[in-house]
Amino acid sequence: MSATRPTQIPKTFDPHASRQQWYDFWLSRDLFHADVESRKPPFSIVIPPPNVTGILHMGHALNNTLQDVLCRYKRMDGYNVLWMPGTDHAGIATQNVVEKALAKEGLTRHDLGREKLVARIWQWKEKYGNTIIEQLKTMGCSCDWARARFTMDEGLSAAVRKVFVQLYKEGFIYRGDYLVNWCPRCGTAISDDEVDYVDREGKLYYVRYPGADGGDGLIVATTRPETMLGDTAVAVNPDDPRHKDKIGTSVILPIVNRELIVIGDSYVDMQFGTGALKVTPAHDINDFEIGKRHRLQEINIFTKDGRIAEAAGAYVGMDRYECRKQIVRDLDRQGLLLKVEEMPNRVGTCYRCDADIEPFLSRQWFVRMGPLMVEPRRAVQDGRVCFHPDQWKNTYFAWIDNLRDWCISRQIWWGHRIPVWYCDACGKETVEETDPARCAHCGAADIRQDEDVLDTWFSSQLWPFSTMGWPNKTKELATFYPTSVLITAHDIIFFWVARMILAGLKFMGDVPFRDVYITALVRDEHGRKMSKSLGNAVDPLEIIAQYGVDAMRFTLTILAAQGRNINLDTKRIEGYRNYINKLWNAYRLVLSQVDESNAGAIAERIERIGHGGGEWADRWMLSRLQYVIETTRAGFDGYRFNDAAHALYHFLWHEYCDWYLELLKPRMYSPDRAESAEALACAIYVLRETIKLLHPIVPFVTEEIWQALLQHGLAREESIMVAEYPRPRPSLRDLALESEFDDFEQYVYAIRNMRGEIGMSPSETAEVVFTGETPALNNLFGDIARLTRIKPERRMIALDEVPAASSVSVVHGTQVVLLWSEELKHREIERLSKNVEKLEKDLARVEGKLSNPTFTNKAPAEVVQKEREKAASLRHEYDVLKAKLESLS
RNA sequence: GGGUGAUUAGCUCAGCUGGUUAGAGCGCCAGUCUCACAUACUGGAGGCCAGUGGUUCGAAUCCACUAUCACCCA
Repeated sequence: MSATRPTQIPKTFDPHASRQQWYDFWLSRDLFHADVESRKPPFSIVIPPPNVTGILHMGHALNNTLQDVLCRYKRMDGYNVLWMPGTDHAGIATQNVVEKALAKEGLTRHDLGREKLVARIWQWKEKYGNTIIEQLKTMGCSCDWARARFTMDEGLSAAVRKVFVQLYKEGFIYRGDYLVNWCPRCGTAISDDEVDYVDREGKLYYVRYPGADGGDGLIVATTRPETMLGDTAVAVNPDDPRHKDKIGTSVILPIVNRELIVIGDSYVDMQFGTGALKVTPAHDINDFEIGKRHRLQEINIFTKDGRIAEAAGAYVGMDRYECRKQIVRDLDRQGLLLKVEEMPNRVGTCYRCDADIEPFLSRQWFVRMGPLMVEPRRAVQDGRVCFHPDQWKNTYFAWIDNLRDWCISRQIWWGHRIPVWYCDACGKETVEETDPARCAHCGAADIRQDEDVLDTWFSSQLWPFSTMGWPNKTKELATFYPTSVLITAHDIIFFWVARMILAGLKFMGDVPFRDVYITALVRDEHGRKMSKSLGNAVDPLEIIAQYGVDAMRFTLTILAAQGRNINLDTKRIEGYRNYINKLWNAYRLVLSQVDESNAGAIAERIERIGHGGGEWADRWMLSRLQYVIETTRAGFDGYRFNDAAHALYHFLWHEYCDWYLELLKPRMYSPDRAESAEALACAIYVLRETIKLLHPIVPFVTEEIWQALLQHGLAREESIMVAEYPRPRPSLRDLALESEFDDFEQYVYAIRNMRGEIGMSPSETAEVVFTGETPALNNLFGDIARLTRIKPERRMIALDEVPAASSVSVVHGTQVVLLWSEELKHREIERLSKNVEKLEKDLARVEGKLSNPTFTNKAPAEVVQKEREKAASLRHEYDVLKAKLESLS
């Protein structure tokens, strides 16, 4: 890079040029790499692995920005940081993608067969599976890419095997015929957590089941008439006077003409429908349980793709919803359909593909969760794992307390195949970590492996340690496990967070992370969920193209309050783009004054900063710098990212730029080389500390500025990434000086306000006189005069000398008097009236408080004292302005 | 039906353990191309902190209820 000449620094920051350049630079210096031999204290985060099919959305952007903020902060702060990246194989989703591609060629997975399909998915993964990783790089994420893992890597697959086998041998894994959530479109079972419930307009059908004895029988109400093909009983509540005498009798199932027994079961809700419930044990979870209690037959009427199975006679092969229509027509024709009511109901849908879930009786593998979740519950209860915000632990507990066993088998081919082999000879199962050649029980060679694969979450629950090489005892594990914090959204507390805690405790003997920071969900500017169908999704890559990465990252960070939602208004991104540009221009101003002739002198003076001396503005700025250092650190340390970002926003723009740089200009432009070097040294020092503070949030612009400083010998480390994160220097904090600065500000505000309100031209040099002095006025009058464009002579007058043709404000108990040359009485009366009115209100409140004896008796003395001072000051200001107002009118 | 959370300026949001004259950004009004920045500068307007009660000397902040909205679970 050639030396940048000051005049060549562009007026606006170009985020696109700098992005690739600095990211490549960091990679080339290996700055994201975590060193297991390091003696620094460890800090580690595992990334919530995005799906290989994933593309970056705002949720990822938020979540990974915050992870990167913490990682970069901790790295600069002297930690040995590991940010472990990777992706998960997303069994169903990925297979879906490839199957869709096959369908375009007119093929199904069965045409290819298992091996070829899996090979094809691997091909797809190699080609497209890195998309989201590349996008994370675009965002600036400082993951240790050399360690990137995939849930189907060899090592991670071995970990899955080991865990399955151990859980199986300990009796936590079992196989059985149960009703599971079946997705007919994906052709597989899914777990309870993978079902989304949506409200639908539905109908309630009243159907007569005639008595077997030729009597009226019973009328049942159902939302799913097609399932009657699988009815094996009708149930009534034994306490129901209308129906209890029917218990033990039989009715005839219409259409099928099967005889059904009427049973009594207290599950039946007497209020619902007619109080008579058709029981379909193979297709409804509650019916299934009733069926178990009454030993009812289970008739499966559906095929795996949601059509009517052979068991169901005449309707074979029909789609389930077609069948419903047909059955309703047939019932109606036979006069057995008595009534149809509108009834909203909830339908379970597949969270991967949105198809309606079918409760389906099938043979599946399960994990016995109850005993396994005892310890994970305790770990959160006793604070070994802390949620931030804390309330999320309630969600976690609620899930644990209502837990059912976890269905882990999936009827797909992409994933970790279940390591169970069946032997036809002896009928027993062999379960081994390494593929067995023979049956472990009878030695027969003719064994076949289970066809199913494991739920993807079964492997991602191991992520915090499988990525670090478990089950081997690696240095990574020794150094970085347990990880420091997990950052994720609340929607996967069940899927993932809870199960990682389980797996960590069970297999590593310790929790997988100390803290869990739950991010808010990113929504559109009106709080609606971002979705493709609504068309309100904001694409992070488009944002980056339009405003730059840093602007997006800063926006997300400053919006990341500890809440549930972030409503993202793109106007705000624009605002923070402007902030980045403000920083850029501060750099541009300051660096434009540096060249070969003074760089050395400045660098030397920077070294001496804080060792006494310095102009008052410098000392004030250094004092404020200490405050922002403390606030920023406290924000990051407490997961209050918005506080940190806000403190930096305010400091840089409103303290450094608005006040400090404005105050500095005369000295900075001074022909006296020593004076200008002194001023620039402090300006550059503060800028340098500020970009260090900002770097975790906006890495690119800060590196760009850092490199420019480096070129001038004004910084040391080769990259801002490895510079030390600023620590507060308490000796530089000067509260007395800050308070004097407040007074100074008040003079400036008062004069500017009068000028503005009475409509004095900005270019006019006004005259201001004072009726009393304060240290600020004494010491800083020159600066006050310059910043308010008034005559630079300080003139005191007695109270009775205040001329009529003037505006008056009160600062620190004395009058600031702005003289007019033209007639501005009207404007001044208007201004004063407004102020007097407000003062009246404030005074009334404060004096009311003080006149209340219980307040003065009971409130702490300092509070009362403060109110007294406030009252006195308001009273004085009021008196002055009121008098002035009267004299004018 | 059960649970959780929200309700603060026109909009989007901060406001931790009760003591503020209730803040920010955007938007709005008025003015300024002042030699870093018009992606800027200066000044200004705008809020009964959802409602009702309670605790307290004191409540946007704590408690109860009501209303509206959102999410999670059945």
